[in-house]
Amino acid sequence: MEQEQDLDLCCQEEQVHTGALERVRELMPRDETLYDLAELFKIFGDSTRVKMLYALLEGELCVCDLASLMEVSQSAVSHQLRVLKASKLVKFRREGRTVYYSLADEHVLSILSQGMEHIMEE
Amino acid sequence: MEQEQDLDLCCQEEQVHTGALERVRELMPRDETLYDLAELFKIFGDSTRVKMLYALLEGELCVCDLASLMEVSQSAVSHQLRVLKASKLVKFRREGRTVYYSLADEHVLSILSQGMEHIMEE
DNA sequence: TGAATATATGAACAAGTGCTCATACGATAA
DNA sequence: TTATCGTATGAGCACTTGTTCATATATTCA
Repeated sequence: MEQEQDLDLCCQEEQVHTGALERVRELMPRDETLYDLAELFKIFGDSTRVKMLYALLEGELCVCDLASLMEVSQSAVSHQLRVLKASKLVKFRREGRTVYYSLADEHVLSILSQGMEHIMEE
Repeated sequence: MEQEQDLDLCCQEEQVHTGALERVRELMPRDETLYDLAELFKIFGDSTRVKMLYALLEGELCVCDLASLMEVSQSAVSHQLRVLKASKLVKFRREGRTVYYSLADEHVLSILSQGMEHIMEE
């Protein structure tokens, strides 16, 4: 009870922002959605995975190709591909004993590009 | 030596993809850039921070407002704001003892939107 | 000055993450 | 079948991360 009150009151005496708070509360996506969104960005938040996604922008590559590019073990790449698959960021096709991975859709490029723009300025 | 060879050779006998690999190597951003990019996405990869950024899309809010919205402690919000500041995703202005935070630029919206598009389909 | 309020920060800890190592699986060829 | 190659997976571990708690800093007001 007390906690809930503390959460609703802003800075105890100043109710100045309660209007803004209500508006924000209405416009914000559901908690579950925001959680999923964070989960997605978490995937992009690892340099090995970002590197893999960038490599796949040029076209499909097999696990061994990726391992070579990343300069990490085949096992590590395989583990990360599993993560990327689970998030539907990559898809794959099997050809003999080789498995080729490629980007699942064009959102990957969009997201990478927007991020790149931010870090590039200044 | 042997390791380096293993890294350059793809799947031992199949040199089929070496052409593709060289092309990818040329077109890929520098390792340092990819690392910075991952660091940026790491910021978005936490539900508390994503929620904070979404809230700030509507306009500036003080620390206490944000704590109220996030339903976490003021201390936690303050720690996260520090992270967001360091990445130049938010800026702030002081008014008396209150500090108002707002988004640093429009890239935040772009990045959030692209991510949202991805999780929304299917 | 001293009290109160808003925010910031350091330490500590539980939970999560990405790697390596060993091994298993799946497909091909002898 | 057996051997080999490409890939996948489970266990274990070092490292990171986000929170809480306590406290410090900064601003206002009496």
